[in-house]
Amino acid sequence: MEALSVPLISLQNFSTLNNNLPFRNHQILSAIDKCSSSKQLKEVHARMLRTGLFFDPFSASKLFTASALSSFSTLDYARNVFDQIPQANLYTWNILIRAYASSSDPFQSFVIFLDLLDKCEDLPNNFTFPFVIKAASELKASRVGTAVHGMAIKLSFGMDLYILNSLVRFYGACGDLSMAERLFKGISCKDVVSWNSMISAFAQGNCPEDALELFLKMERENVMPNSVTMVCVLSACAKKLDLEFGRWVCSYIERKGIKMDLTLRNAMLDMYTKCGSVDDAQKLFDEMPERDVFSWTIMLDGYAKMGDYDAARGVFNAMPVKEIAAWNVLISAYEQNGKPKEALAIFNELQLSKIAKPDEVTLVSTLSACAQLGAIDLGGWIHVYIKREGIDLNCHLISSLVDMYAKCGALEKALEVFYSVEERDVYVWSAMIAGLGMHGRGKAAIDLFFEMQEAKVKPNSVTFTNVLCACSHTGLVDEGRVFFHEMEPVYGVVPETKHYACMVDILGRAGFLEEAMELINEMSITPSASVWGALLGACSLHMNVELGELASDQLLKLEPRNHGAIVLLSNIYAKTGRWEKVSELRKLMRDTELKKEPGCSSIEVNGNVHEFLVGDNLHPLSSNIYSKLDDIATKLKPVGYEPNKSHLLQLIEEDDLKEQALSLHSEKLAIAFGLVSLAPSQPIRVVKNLRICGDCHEFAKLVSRVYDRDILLRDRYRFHHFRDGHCSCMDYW
DNA sequence: GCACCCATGC
Repeated sequence: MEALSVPLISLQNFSTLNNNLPFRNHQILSAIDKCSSSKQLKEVHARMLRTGLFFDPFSASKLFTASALSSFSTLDYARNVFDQIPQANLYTWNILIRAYASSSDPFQSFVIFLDLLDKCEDLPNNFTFPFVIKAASELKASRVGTAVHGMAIKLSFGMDLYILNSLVRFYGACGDLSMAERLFKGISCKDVVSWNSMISAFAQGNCPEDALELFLKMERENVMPNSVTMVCVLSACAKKLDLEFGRWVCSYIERKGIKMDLTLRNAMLDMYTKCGSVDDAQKLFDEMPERDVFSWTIMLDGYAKMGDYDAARGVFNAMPVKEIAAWNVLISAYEQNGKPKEALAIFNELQLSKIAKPDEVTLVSTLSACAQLGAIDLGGWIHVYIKREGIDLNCHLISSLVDMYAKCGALEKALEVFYSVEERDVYVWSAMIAGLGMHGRGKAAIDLFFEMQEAKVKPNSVTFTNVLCACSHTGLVDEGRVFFHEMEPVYGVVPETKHYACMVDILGRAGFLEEAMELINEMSITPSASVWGALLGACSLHMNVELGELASDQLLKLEPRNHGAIVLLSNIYAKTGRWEKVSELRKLMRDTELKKEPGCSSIEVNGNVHEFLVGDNLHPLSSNIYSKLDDIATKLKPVGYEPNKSHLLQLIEEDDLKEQALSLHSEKLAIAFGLVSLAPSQPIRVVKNLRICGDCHEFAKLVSRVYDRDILLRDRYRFHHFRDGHCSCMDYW
């Protein structure tokens, strides 16, 4: 800013200097073109102020253009230069609008545009509109953009090719594809940009088929595509997951000799990885003459999404620049593939490395990993971090926080976050409804659903899944029936298989097995494995052999390796005393090497997540845990605790073995560890990967009473809040 | 009295 402290030279001086101007003029003005740093630019600026050349409008606008558009300059500085120009002309105004339109704050383009209308002696021209419309596209500001469109027509620019092209992009960006297409069709002499804009609008607007069709039409009309066209076409292939066509496009590019630049190569990489051919991508990547952060991120994402974490890690380690996006790819890949611990490990590494700063995407993925693990300490820390860093609490983050707190058993905290914000979108409402539902507060969940209607937020498919789940957890059969039957006619949400699965669960659990079966028979879509799974679960609960066999048959047809189906069916046989069937199934499981998913419980203590498997003694404090279990057994006997053997799968013969196995269920280990290591005032929060068994449920109830401790246990389906010998699920689960 | 524009990838 030192340039600005140079005293302004009066206009009088300027006229005396003017004699020498032709020479100086040329020298200084060519110095502007040679600038390659903001320091140099400021020096020229100072010289122009000293010599008075700055007061020549053309020279000033040349300096201003360099300050507004060159990569080394900042917009704030350009704004300063602009404000010093005594009489800005339309050209200068246009440059300022243009600079803001492609900046991080395109809204400023609107502000400047209004200023222009107010202060500039000329009306906006054919150059002004493309910039303002570009800003509207960036912001998806459909009303402002439409108004600007109208204004352009009034000023008789309605047929300007540049303006029409930018309008095609604008309407496309706003999701109004039919308007974009109408304008496109009305362009009398379309150039390649017109085609590109329309193809891009289709590709970005979830209509990749239309994008490819338009490209073929362009080809038929002998319009030569350029590299931008091909980027859009490849993007459409990636969206359509059409590897075959994608490969054809790559060979087409070569055949037609279309210039291959970095962007186009990245688009090819992206198409290959999205369409599932990381090998093709790797081959291309290896041959690339230059790579940027996108090339690296695409490869990283490709490997991470297909679950090849070693390869992904290899790419990550080799990356020259590790932007936050790269960290996010790794974290979200782990989180979305059921590896929350690994996700948190990466987050930890990110924190320690201090190379990049977590952004909203990082926090959303990390919160979701915390939710999966029940890691409330870290989740709460992230909440504090968000507040401390002043990160904007948008709906996405709010729903993640609500979900995290609810899944970590802190329903009150979830409600607190929920009610602390003003703006709630459908996902925030849905997350809260789900939270109430999983904690057995079905009535409250339903109340919230109606509160959501009053807030004029339209429920979607997710909302209905959560409402129906809430009904199922609390046994609200009549309410469930009403929601299910109203969702399409009243709310316009078409039931999907997941809704049918919920409804079958609601009916089945409550014993309406025939009605559940009728519902399945009436389905217009093919029942999924989860639908049959819900029916099978209900049959196991109500010991219905006939329907249970049918359900497990159907389930195994869809998922031949689903051990859960066999386990449930064997439970039905065991409970009804059909031992020969039980041993048949046992043999089947042995022969097909189907392994039961091992039960695993985790508990967070001081920010560390500890995991326990059935009967494991790997924990460093193992001996303390086992003596605590002995202590519990002694204290529970007098209050009537008897290990209930029928809850065990009939896969262990010896009775004493059964009892031993029961006492060693992972949730018992976790609860014992909680008693050993947490302060008496702290609730014991346990997350279990499978459904809790009846024996452990009874065990937890009694521990909560005898030790006067709150135990919050989340199993695969819901929460059990044990307090004073009772459970929040009211034994309905 | 000059000149500036539209379309591309995570």
